Amino acid sequence: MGGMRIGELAALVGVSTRTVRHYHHLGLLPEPVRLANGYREYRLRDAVALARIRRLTELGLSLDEIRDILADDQGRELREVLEELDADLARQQEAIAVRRARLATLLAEADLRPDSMVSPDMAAVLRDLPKAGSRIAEIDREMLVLVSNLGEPADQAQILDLMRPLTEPGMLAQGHALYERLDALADADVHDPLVGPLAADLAAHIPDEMAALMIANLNTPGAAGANWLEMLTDEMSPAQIEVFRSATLILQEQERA
Amino acid sequence: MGGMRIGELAALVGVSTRTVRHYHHLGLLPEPVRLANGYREYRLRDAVALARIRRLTELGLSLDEIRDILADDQGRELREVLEELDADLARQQEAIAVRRARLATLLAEADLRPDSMVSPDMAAVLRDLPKAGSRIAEIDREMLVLVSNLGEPADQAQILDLMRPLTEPGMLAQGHALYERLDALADADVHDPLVGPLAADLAAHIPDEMAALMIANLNTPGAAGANWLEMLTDEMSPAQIEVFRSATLILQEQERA
DNA sequence: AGAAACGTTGACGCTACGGCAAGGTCAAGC
DNA sequence: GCTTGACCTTGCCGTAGCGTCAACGTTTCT
Repeated sequence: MGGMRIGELAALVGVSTRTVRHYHHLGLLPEPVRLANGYREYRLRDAVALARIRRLTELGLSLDEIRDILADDQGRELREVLEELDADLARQQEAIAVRRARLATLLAEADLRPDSMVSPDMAAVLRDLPKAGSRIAEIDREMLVLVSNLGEPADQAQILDLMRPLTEPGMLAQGHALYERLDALADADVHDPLVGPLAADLAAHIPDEMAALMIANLNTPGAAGANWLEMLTDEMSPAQIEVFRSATLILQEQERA
Repeated sequence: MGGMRIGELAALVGVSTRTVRHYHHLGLLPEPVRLANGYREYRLRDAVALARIRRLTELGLSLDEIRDILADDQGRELREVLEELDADLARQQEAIAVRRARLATLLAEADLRPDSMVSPDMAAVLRDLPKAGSRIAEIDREMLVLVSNLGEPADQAQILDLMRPLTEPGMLAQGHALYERLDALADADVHDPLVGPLAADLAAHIPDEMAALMIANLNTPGAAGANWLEMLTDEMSPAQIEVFRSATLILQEQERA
């Protein structure tokens, strides 16, 4: 004679009572008649309706979409929504595949250093920078990591090309010495006597392509790539900035000759 | 000299300012120093940290997981989490593939009737039931749809086997006649004189396997499959229930003979 | 009769922010 | 000097689909 109560219905269809009430609240499932004590009394048709909703949710439809389908109540709408859903699922598959591919390359390189995840080439460059103690080297490191995380692959390749001459065996020791001399100017005055010689020595070690970039930026500030150079100078002391400005002028003279 | 403000940082890394503040709120990104006017002032290292967070989120890590990684700050934790993440993504791929497969079959059968999505076999059975006007047929229809939506494939196959004899060409007309006679008992008394003959005629049309199931349920109520039969009787009038009970007794007698 | 297992409504929690409100600050143009 | 517009600040509400109390009434079992 009587029907089911909410717990039986939920168990039958395999959902929680909370879910059933939620569907009532959203208007997906009509509220059944109430018994004298206020309990909801469900019939077979309610189980059918609930099971239908369940199947649609399991396909990945949102409850709003399901309500539209139920309201519209024609196969036409359903087919539209399902086709759109399939396209959406295809996109999701693609996105997941991409992420898994990136994960796979990350996991393949066992080079999971805590501070960053970078390409092998970039990792090699980073290895050649002074490990600690040099503030300027640290800035360079941060810059490189940032570019490798943000820049397009083309940008990264370009930066790597710019850096590569500096990582040749003969350069390394001299590079470290330059870093030390730059660090020594952290609190120095702009007119410190060490600035001039350091600028000259620095100019002698800058690769040609990088020199061109620095000169271009000196003459037309705000051009492409200016942000990055600006951010570098933001981190340096006035004396250190002066070293680079002076070195750039030297490079410009050399180029004219 | 100075660093960036929040808008520059956000634009540099490619997120919204809201996102940056959100990360501050969650403790993912340390709050930088404030200028005299209250503005946050960011340095290069903040951009590096933010970019790192971004990369991890794009891989699919939750912000909580990222905070754990940043706190623990060792490649070990990172590797663990990434491997777990990969496994999770694999599961998601599998789930999506399953859903797309089901969608494909649904879309392939152009049989998207508004009231349900069932297997072709089940659709054939449903087609043979009286379309409208018969309450009992409607109950049967609901029952079948429910089973096809909820039951395991094995259950569905069994139900289909039970129903198949009833859908043979010769049976259809008689079945419809039986439905009509059952419907006529909707408001009848249990002792209505039509009950006896209808029970006899009904018994003559029940397939053997279904008869066995009905008999078993009569003798040991609450056994497997009892829910479904109980739900059927829930929807019927006392006289209709009596017809089935009586028919089951007749079948039991026949079996003993 | 008391406890366990149901039922009722209502409200907060979760993710990763988006959007809006209601203001304060700053550079540029009139 | 004043307006305009583009920034910045904090804070709160909304999202999807329920899970999980809370606080309380009902039924059922022992």
